[in-house]
Amino acid sequence: MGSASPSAAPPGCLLLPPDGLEKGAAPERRAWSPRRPATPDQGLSAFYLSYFDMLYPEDGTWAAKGPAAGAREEPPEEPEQCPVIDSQAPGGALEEHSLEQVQSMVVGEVLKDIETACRLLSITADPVGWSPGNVQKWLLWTEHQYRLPPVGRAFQDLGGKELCALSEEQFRQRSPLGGDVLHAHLDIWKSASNSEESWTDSEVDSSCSGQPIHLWQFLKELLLKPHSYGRFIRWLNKEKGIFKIEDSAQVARLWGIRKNRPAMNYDKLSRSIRQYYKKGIIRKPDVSQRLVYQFVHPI
DNA sequence: AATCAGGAGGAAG
DNA sequence: CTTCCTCCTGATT
Repeated sequence: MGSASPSAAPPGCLLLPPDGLEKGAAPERRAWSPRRPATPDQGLSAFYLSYFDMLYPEDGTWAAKGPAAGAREEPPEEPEQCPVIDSQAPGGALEEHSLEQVQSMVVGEVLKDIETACRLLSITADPVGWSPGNVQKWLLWTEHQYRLPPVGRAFQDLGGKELCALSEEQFRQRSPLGGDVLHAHLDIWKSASNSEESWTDSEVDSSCSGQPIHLWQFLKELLLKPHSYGRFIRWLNKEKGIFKIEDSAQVARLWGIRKNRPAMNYDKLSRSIRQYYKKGIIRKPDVSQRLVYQFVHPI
């Protein structure tokens, strides 16, 4: 992808809504101010920065990794036992890195996040190939992840090809509040899927077009991405496989999206987890705590 | 009030 | 067949 000219986007006004965590609140349409620059360039770099903004508070690993950390390795992240992630990091350290560094880091994270989303949703990376059902999954997932106002049926029965053919204006027509953001997200997916070689279809297809994902796999996938899902579920002790569900309603919603089960809730999800007791996949830790479980075979 | 434990039946692969 | 969804009763926190 072309290296965008270093346009200075003010760090404060990015695309992401502020980190308002309303617990269990229904996704009503809230007052959400749709402001964003009009030009695509600006939109994209602002978007990457918004990603960065989202990643930054969760863990400080990028700072230790150094500038050339775009690799796809798995750094031994979070050495602590019980990291507290609810704390907001002070947003001051951004100026120490050049915009190029930040962008390459963030682009790498974006690619990994898209890859993860493909696994979690069981869809391919290339939006053009999506079925209408895939499109709905992607919409639900994206609006949930970024707390966009729900689009409802505005994109019903659209396949990936038609979705990609829509202009930003058409997105905004169908979803006045969040359509532009959705369009920007789709742009990232489109450019990501035809840019790099490493993961077009072979890698993703082999891992995601297989069997239906199991709940324990799904939970592990969420746990692997603390940047994105750490607010909902996180490790208490990664070595021992102990994790805590911080927001049961949200985890259940994500699982419901994945399984096309809109009525999913934590009551039912936890019942499925309990089935793992007998199978020796998940158990309660020695000191039982609410919403805390443990993988029997941590890795 | 939310979470936990587990029986039961059925849907879907 | 297995895994999970759904609904349930009752206990625990």
